[in-house]
Amino acid sequence: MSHVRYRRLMAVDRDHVLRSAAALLTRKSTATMDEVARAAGISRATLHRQFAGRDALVRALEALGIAECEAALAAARTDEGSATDALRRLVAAIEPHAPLLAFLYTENQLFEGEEQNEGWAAIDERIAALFRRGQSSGEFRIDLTPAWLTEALYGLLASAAWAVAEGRVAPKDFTHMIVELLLGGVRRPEEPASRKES
Amino acid sequence: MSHVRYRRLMAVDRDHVLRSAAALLTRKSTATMDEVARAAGISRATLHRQFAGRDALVRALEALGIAECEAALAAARTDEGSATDALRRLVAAIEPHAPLLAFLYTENQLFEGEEQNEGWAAIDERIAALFRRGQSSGEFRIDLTPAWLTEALYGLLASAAWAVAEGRVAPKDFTHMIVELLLGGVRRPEEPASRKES
DNA sequence: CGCACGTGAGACATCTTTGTCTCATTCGGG
DNA sequence: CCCGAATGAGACAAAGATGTCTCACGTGCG
Repeated sequence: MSHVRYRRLMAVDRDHVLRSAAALLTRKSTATMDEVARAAGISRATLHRQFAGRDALVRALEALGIAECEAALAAARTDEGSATDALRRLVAAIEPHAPLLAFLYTENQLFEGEEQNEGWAAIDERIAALFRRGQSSGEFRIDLTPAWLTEALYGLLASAAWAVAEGRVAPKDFTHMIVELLLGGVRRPEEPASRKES
Repeated sequence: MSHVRYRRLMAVDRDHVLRSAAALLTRKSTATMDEVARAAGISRATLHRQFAGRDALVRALEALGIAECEAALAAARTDEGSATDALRRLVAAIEPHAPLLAFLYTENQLFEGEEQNEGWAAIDERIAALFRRGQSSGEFRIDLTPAWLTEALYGLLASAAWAVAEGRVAPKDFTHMIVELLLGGVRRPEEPASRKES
């Protein structure tokens, strides 16, 4: 029943621990509970008091990632304006959370049989809906399925996050790189005035 | 059963073990040595006799992946013809090895500090050179760096491999999905005859 | 002041995986 | 027919991670 009042020493606020864990696990996905605890500046015992085990921690991180994705989707207002602009807004909104997303994306790959959090299904659907909307409006090509485009967006986000983390590309180009590649591809657009050859 | 004549019982040919391990680890990257051995149809003892440890196994898989990438690069003749066609050939040549590549790609992310096999650097360079060539020839846009395009190609290959493995997209669309997205992006090309609006 | 609560430190047993070893078996070849 | 080589089965210890527990400390609050 306790909420906020006597909140002075119970500290170690869960949110700070989660974000520290996200930052660490993003870089080293095999970090131990002890490393996670040290990264958050708390003891392993305290970490265990907040998250029953490693599974609980990962599931909490998953919930955090889902919440941040949903917040990004809401902030980007993906059903307003052109699908192109909506996609730009979406990537820009997700950018700060890309490292965590990259961690969760690969983490999900090794769950093999187990069903994944249903929260992802809802997010997948909202992103796929954005691509579908773009296809319906004629902005997007229709020979690539929304499911694949959604998957590709995740893949590009993860790739970009890693490339930035390892210094292979500049952080400031993050959104531009993803959005431009996803929207226009690598092929150079033919200039309307002077066209070269088909 | 042995294609080699000078040693009939040395069997358990290393290649079969490697490919079994690749197939298993692609689906479950945390599989134990015992699971890998069973998947290859041999005992853990024999597996250990061929690969000193898990590290040695992963390094052997890395070498296999590198060899297959180099073979794909050679088969695609990436320095002949248009960069666009070369990219199509390259993706088509890599397609069969995409699951292994996806495994190695994520495996490399958690090496944190340790230097990665220098073989990858050579492959990265050859792929980046293809993108550079396309930029020089005017086929590709120049506002996306070859380093990012190379990274994006890896990401799309991995995403597609997973999406196919989990049944989210059709296997037969593999090459088309990747090449088309990478080359043209999702934006619908404007028709030369009737243009809508910019 | 003294109590209560959350924390850090660390001991501890358990579990999993790994790496090494031994031994019996099988199979082909001399 | 017998020998050598490779394998499978399994025991074994070591290492690492996890989960649980106890205890002492310090700080806020009554």
